[in-house]
Amino acid sequence: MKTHTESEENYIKALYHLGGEQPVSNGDLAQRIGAKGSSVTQAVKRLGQKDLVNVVPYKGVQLTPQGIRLAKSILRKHRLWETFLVDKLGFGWDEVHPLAEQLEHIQSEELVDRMFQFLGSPKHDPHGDPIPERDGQMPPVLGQPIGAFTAGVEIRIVRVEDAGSEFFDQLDTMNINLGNTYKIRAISAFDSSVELGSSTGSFWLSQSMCANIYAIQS
Amino acid sequence: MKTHTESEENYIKALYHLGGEQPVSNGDLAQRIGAKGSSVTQAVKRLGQKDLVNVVPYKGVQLTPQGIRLAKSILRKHRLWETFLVDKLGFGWDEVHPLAEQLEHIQSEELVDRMFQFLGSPKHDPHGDPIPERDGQMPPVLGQPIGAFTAGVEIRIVRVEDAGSEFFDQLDTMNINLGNTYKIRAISAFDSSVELGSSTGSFWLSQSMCANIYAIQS
DNA sequence: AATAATTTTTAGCTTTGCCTAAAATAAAAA
DNA sequence: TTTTTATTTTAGGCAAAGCTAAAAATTATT
Repeated sequence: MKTHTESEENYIKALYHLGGEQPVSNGDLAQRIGAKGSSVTQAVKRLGQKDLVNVVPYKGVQLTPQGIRLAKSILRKHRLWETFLVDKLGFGWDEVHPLAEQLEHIQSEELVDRMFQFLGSPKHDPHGDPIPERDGQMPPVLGQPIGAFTAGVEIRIVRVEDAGSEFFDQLDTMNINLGNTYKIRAISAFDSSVELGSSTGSFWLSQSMCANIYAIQS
Repeated sequence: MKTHTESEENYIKALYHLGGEQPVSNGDLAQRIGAKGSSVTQAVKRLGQKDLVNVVPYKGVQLTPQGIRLAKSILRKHRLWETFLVDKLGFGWDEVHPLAEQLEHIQSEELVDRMFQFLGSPKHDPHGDPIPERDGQMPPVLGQPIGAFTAGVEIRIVRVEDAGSEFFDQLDTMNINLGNTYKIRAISAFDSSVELGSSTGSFWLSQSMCANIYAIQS
């Protein structure tokens, strides 16, 4: 696998995030990258020449199998670094994203492999997102939104969406962490908010909080 | 402290390595960086505009106090990363340099501080080189070349120069590591080679090996 | 001191990656 | 089906960083 510029890798990442294997519009990509449409047009042309994407002018851009492989390898690095930063260095899960965005561009298969071992071959990162395997396989995406359960069920938080720093702050102040278990006490028929109970008491979670918190029955 | 490009940081690093606080010639810098003189002329002009260096055309380039501060902060990161790679991930000390050269450009004070703690506040890296402190202070440069001792003395290896991969290979095959202790058995009057003795036997070290291995009496 | 050799700088060109403004195309509305 | 609106592409610029080749300055040699 050749070596790519940081900018190229960022485009690949954005493409994977927005469309996965599906085509993505110039505009969406521009917004995600934070550049103007004209810059994006050029950039994807370059990526096309390296066979990382297929471009259909005025229609959209789509990752090639090669592009997908690269995207996953970047995602693997990103999530391994996040795991390292949280598990080993004690960063908060809300702080690690920008740092991982720098670290994910470090080029060294060996480093990735050793880091993976060092972290105990993790399957999921600190947000519960699956860490792609060496060969591109994806571990399962865990859980369903809290609102999807029924009252009375015991649940365990296994994943949270990256819904911005205010969301993470709120999790923090409510002391909600991956691995926590609760009982679903009630679900409001009025606004879909949910009452969670634990040994220390119970509290209500708004519908929009619930939509970004994923759990499994347990 | 503003943010700099990788190229800029590489120039600063090279400048510090070649001249420390002293001026450096365009040619030497070009050779170190691996670029043509004309490129260097331009580059240092840019650095001058950022007050990282003072340039006297046709005479030489010299780091400003700001430049020195930056150089040390990069060196700190480089050596901390090397320590991490060797101590935590199990890389060989001969392999870590190129990787640290990528990692040293990661921008985050917080990361550096946490890494420093995580590693147990090390004063020296895996080669025994001093790791600059947060505030720019330098721990002592340890040891003197093995040839500088006299026969009969007990020594401990505390530092090795980065004299290329063949040198490291040789250390490896001779099983010489930082922390090893030996007795100086003899010093050849003919070729300045040195006979070292340990519990497992004794062996001779060429003068050029000795020149790159530093020890303290102990 | 004058010439030769070396080093450094200037001038001009290339690529990446971004920008603005204008032209072209596609999608939506009348 | 035209016309209007929105999206995308082209054209032309700019900065960083590298290059080559030629000019200028410095250093070394006769």
